[in-house]
Amino acid sequence: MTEETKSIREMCDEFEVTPRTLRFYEAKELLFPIREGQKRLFTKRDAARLKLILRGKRFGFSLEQIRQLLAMYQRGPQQLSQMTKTYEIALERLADMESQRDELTEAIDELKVQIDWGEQTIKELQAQMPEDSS
Amino acid sequence: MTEETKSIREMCDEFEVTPRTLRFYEAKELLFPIREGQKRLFTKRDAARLKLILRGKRFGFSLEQIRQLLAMYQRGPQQLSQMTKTYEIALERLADMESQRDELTEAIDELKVQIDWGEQTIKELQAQMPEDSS
DNA sequence: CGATACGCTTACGTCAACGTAAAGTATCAT
DNA sequence: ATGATACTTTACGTTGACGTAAGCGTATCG
Repeated sequence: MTEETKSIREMCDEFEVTPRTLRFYEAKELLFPIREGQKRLFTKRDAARLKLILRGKRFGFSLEQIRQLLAMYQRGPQQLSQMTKTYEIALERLADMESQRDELTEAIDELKVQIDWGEQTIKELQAQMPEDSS
Repeated sequence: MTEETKSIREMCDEFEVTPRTLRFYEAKELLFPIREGQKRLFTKRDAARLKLILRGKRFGFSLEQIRQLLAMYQRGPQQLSQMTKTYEIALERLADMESQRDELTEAIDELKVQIDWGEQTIKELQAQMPEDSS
């Protein structure tokens, strides 16, 4: 009874996305659900791709980059050169992410200092306020 | 000879932003350059604010959030409650940033695994290719 | 047979932070 | 006076990833 395909709603529930998102991904050629009449039927292959798409998004890839990567995973006459390209894109992304993380870490430290300062200032203001009466 | 005010170009050069950006910030009430005829003259106060704006951006605050924060720095009849609000916003932002950094760190680790796998796959393909002739 | 639910397509709307083009003004040097 | 510069305003364009609404088909339940 566990069908081979899933309806759009089932997919949405499983991956916590909206129908719009799935249709959008199809339009962008990231997914290729088959049709039964008008309705989309998502195969396991689509589910697997969607999983990769969502992971890619967590990695910070754009949908277009993800599309390219997915295109390479599939049948490649020049698998090697494509894999290599994929690999390079991934390396760049990695570098981006690491520098992004470093910046973030720096900003966090700075912000912490600011917050401490604010905390201190608030205490001082509170110490003054009571005399101000109401 | 060091005038009290700076032209838009001087500001742009000093802070590495475009004129459009400064005008945009003025429109958004983040900066308040004075006017000499039509021209904007940026005071030290504007420069100080801009410095804070750019720092805020590094922290990941939106311009609107920054505007609110700046508004609080200024004249506060209820300095305390405003400081406190600022403080709370900053704390939230900090939490955001930290979880963002954690996610990023996680994603980086995952991506590294993927990359290693890709590297391995490429090597395997390279080992096969030579037999394939040209 | 009608209401309700689910799905479809088409297409305009949204958000942020500016970019960019068009057209006008003011100042300076030639 | 005439460009060349620097500055101005107004206002539409851009990017990415969808949201949202209109209008229509189909199927199921009661």
